[in-house]
Amino acid sequence: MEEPTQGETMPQRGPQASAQTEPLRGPYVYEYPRPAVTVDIVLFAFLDHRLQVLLVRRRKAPFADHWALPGGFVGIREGLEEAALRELEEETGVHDVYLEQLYTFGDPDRDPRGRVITVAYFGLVSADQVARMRIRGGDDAAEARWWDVYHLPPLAFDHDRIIAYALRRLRWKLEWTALGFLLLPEEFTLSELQVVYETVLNEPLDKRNFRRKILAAAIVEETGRYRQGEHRPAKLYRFAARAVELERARRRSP
Amino acid sequence: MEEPTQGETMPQRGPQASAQTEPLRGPYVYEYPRPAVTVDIVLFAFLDHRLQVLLVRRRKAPFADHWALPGGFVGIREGLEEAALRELEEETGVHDVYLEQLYTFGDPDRDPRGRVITVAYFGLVSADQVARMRIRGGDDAAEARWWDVYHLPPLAFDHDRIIAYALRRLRWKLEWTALGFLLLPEEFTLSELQVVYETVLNEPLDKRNFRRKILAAAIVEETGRYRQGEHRPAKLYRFAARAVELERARRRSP
DNA sequence: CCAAAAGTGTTATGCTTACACCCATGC
DNA sequence: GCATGGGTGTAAGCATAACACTTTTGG
Repeated sequence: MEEPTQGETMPQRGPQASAQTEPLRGPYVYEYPRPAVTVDIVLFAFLDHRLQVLLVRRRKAPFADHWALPGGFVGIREGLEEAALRELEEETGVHDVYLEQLYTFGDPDRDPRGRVITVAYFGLVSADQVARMRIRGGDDAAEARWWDVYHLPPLAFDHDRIIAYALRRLRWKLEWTALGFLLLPEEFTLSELQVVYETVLNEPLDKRNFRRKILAAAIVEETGRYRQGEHRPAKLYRFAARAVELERARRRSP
Repeated sequence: MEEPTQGETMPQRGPQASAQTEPLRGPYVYEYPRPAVTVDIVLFAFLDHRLQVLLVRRRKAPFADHWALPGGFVGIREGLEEAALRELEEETGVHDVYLEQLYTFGDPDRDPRGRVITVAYFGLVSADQVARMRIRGGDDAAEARWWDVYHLPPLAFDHDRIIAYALRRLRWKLEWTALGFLLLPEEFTLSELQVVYETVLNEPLDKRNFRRKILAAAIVEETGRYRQGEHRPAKLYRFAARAVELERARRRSP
């Protein structure tokens, strides 16, 4: 239970926080010190046959020129997921992203500037969505790009830990739910889907068993179209609309 | 990534925060408003043949006289789990509690006093540990007691949601890991263990299959002692020390 | 000797795994 | 016609689920 002894929750002086995203400048005064709260987003995509993560390059200290997760401060009147979606929208222009709260990292020393608690989210975007992205560097982000999750550059803060944790969660998701399709374009072949699974799980899968399992789960349906390639054309599938609903129902996940 | 535009992370004025748990009084001044951050703990125990949750009665508004989860503010130099363990220790005297981060609840309207983000933990204690507890009401807690999780009183804030979520997690844990033993005293019979599972999962289990499953998993071992009752004595078991290790290894959980 | 909980095996079923060859196309 | 990836079935082993009776003790 929250202890009233920690003092007033609302600022005692300073302008009223407005409903707008960027509140007026302070000063905001509290009786006890407060941590800053941020959100960071581990956004995965499957691009160029590799599992990739979106990172931004920091412009300023600490960790200037290091790569970091996209994210930012939580607005004083803004929900956590809302903040994560806003940050993503601001930095990449994507919306309708599948996001899920990952974990909250609050080690007192994780940010050298002082106490910053970050609520990490993990998200999945399809190649289609990535193609539509208009990635903008923000005030503090010199640059943004996708990185192979198995070959990351040195990262700012504890973002390596956060990504490692997100990857664990993603693997678990793929093994136990049907969310893998969120990483693929609208139409895909079963071989493409298998490559996604193999890349994420980092292990080879038996083709026949994989196809049986996916088809048995009835999470995909044929589109009737074929992908023309250099060899025998492959049936194209899309994820059945009901698969998403099924997932939500079947969610036994913690 | 954290935006420097949100201003300094450390207080610009006010006393230096000390390393001690209770920092000096402010004022602490920030350029932008900051949420308060708390931890709340959903502590489960299996007592009196029922699954119970520890609640404290609030002394002050808002929700005066309502029941709420134990918890409190996160110290400015204190880790999140550290804060949760401290709050538990302060309010109940227990330590060595199994704690796990549950979820972070940050709806802007969840606390009528203003913006409070809470990192929820869930924990398990054995009947042994409960017996050794010395529950103290804190400054703001008039009283603390255990409540049957299926018959809770009206709760403060969004604590009903938090408990519902913790119960889902606990069920999942029992189905997929061997952590159920944390709810039992050091020695227990297989029937007692089965009752725990049935109570938490809220469904009857087949006695023979249950016993086979538990024994096959090799997570328990006979103590050689027997529980004398009104009927045929039952073998007493304890959890094999290695079971805990196995659990940590086997953790495929997200 | 009776009530009550402890304890114990077998069978059927479904799921997972391992495994090898033919098919359709582009060049 | 050949190289390449697309596509298919079956059998064995393993885990799960259903099911009923005997044993041991206290009163």
